[in-house]
Amino acid sequence: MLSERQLSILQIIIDDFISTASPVGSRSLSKKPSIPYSSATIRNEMADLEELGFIEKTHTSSGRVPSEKGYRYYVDHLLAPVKLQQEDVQKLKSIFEERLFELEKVIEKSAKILSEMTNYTAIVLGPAVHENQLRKIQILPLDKKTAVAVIVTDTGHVENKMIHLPEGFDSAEIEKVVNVLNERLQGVPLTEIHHFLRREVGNIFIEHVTNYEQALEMLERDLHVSSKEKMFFGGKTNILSQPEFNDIEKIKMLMQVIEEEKMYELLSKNPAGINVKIGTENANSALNECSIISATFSIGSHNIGTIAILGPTRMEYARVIGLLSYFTQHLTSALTDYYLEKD
Amino acid sequence: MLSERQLSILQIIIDDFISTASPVGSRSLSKKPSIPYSSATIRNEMADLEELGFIEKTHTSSGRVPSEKGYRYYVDHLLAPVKLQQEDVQKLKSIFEERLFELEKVIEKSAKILSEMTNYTAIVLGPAVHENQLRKIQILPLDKKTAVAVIVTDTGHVENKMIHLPEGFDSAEIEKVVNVLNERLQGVPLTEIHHFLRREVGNIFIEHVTNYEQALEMLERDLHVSSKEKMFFGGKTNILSQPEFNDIEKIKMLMQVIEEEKMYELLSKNPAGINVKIGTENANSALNECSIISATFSIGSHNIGTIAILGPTRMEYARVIGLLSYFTQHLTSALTDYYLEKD
DNA sequence: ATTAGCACTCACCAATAGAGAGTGCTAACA
DNA sequence: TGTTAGCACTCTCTATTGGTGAGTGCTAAT
Repeated sequence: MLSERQLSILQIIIDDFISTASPVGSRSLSKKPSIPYSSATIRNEMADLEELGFIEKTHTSSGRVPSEKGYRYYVDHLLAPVKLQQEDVQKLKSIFEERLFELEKVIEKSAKILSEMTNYTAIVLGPAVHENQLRKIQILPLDKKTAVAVIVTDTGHVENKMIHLPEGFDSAEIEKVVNVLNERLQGVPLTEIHHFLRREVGNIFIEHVTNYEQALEMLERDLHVSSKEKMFFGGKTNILSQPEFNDIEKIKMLMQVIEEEKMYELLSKNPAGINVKIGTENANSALNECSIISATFSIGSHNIGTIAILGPTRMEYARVIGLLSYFTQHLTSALTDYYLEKD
Repeated sequence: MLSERQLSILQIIIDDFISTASPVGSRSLSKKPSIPYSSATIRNEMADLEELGFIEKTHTSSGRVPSEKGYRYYVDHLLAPVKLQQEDVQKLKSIFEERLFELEKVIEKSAKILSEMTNYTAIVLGPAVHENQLRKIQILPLDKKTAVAVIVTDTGHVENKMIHLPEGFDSAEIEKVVNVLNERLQGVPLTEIHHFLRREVGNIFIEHVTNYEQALEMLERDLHVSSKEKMFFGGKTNILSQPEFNDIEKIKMLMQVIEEEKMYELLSKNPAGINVKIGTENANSALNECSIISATFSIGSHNIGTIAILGPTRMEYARVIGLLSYFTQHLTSALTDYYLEKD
């Protein structure tokens, strides 16, 4: 429904605004070599584009600024896939120098590097612990009353839980319990352990463990694994350098959203693949002038994490999407090779 | 060298400025019931105090503002010990409801609560892992090539290390190694483990472990414990609400200092007890308009952590010092009871 | 030693004016 | 019919100005 000329004008307005952050006027557009029309003609086209809702004025006689709808259209239809710079590829590859079996290190480093490359804020939702499966459990007695339970998941995440031992629970008992747990619970998702405890493990305990009721209670009480993925941030303050955040109130709200783990809810329910949320699409009023581009990564066909870049709505969509998709593709294939080759 | 009258004027100026954040004039001082002098007299005294460097003007005809020297004098000589409010005591006590053997939880909660109580930013340097002593070590094999080493310290901190196993290192070997390590390294500070490995453990390995050289290498390579304490923050954005931080540049610098772990260096070398660093005493230009009040806590006579409050130089010194000293005293005695009773 | 009085200074605020960038509309043009 | 030149108009931005109020330093009187 938009003419060729309107499309190219829209594109140039958005590209221009993304790089300069100031409203784009008809005169500056008419000077571009790709636009061989006078400023008056462009004014007419711009009036139409405004009526259609793709661009806006900041005041009656200002240049035009992309609207949210404009950005949306730009992202959906005008975005030419960008070829990554050699330099960028190098930096992304350096992330994989970390040893893959320490997944959290890789993730932390990726947040840092991506934030440096983009000058926006990077957020990574790490391996979703609660979806992971139990690979191995061990209980180390420390003294008569306490012990540490060590839980290792299939993605190599290690979790520690302090536990209170029931009265007179000696290391022989512990060994029996651990053996049963390892035998019966291997491969069970961590969130399901609760259900499996009574159902699968209970009656075996009755036979082998003296005070099985207390042992079960202890495990149910202390073995609870928090269901939150770990979050890693890179460049938390980067977004403060953007000219649109020149207002203390805005900054405060924004930093609060970033600090107080509210990002978790925004990111955790994203579907697989690349997602772009623009301005008010983010459902948090502090992010009304921000966009979030997120991408998921997986082991095999199983999504295990999300990496997101938070910037102003006036964000370099093409470049960021290019970086994220390159990175998550390579991360996914590296992780898949590493973790699935063994089984 | 200061007269009684000068002292009380200085005190009132600082108290006033701390609560209002605006320069204090001679007229408003002369109205205070504790100052039975006219504004002209006070002006004379203020001129003297200014000459001595305790107070300053923001411009030629403004009221007075405390200088850094003024704050320093105030903290050192004028601070009356404040009795804590019943309400405050309640809140502080609620921190101890956490189970003491999960020290990190206690610490995290204390950061949060202290920041809420003061409206400043709270920073806690957690148990100094590297000074802690080894209490127990265990190695869990995951597959032929990898294992997890679990290290438990005397303060209940648990650390995981992924390790790469040498070729053909089976669980019998691992058990031998673990036994030797537990026997020989218990009570050794984590930082010293490196030295002890060759000296104490090496020749025992020669007797019992087949490929002892590789085993030693593995341990030396992978058992390295990071020497940094964990840091916990509370109310990172609180300080942004202070009226003195109305400048984007200042805010950016400040948030960067807070984010990028630079606080670690500032806090880690504080001596035991309560410390007050005012403005430029902090040796980081982003903190020139901030003060940091820090207090250490211990187990027995052994310092294990620091808790600090970061606010503007115009900070409620008396109250914060009261809160911190109450809190660290109680924390120290609770921890000492808990951890030393057992031995 | 203290204070009343006064001239003076400076931040803050509101009002004003001019410049610059950009728009919408109209009329002329190819 | 699409394009363009021209023009009046609008709005932001940046001084500039003048008035007000809070506060100071100094001097002379108490």
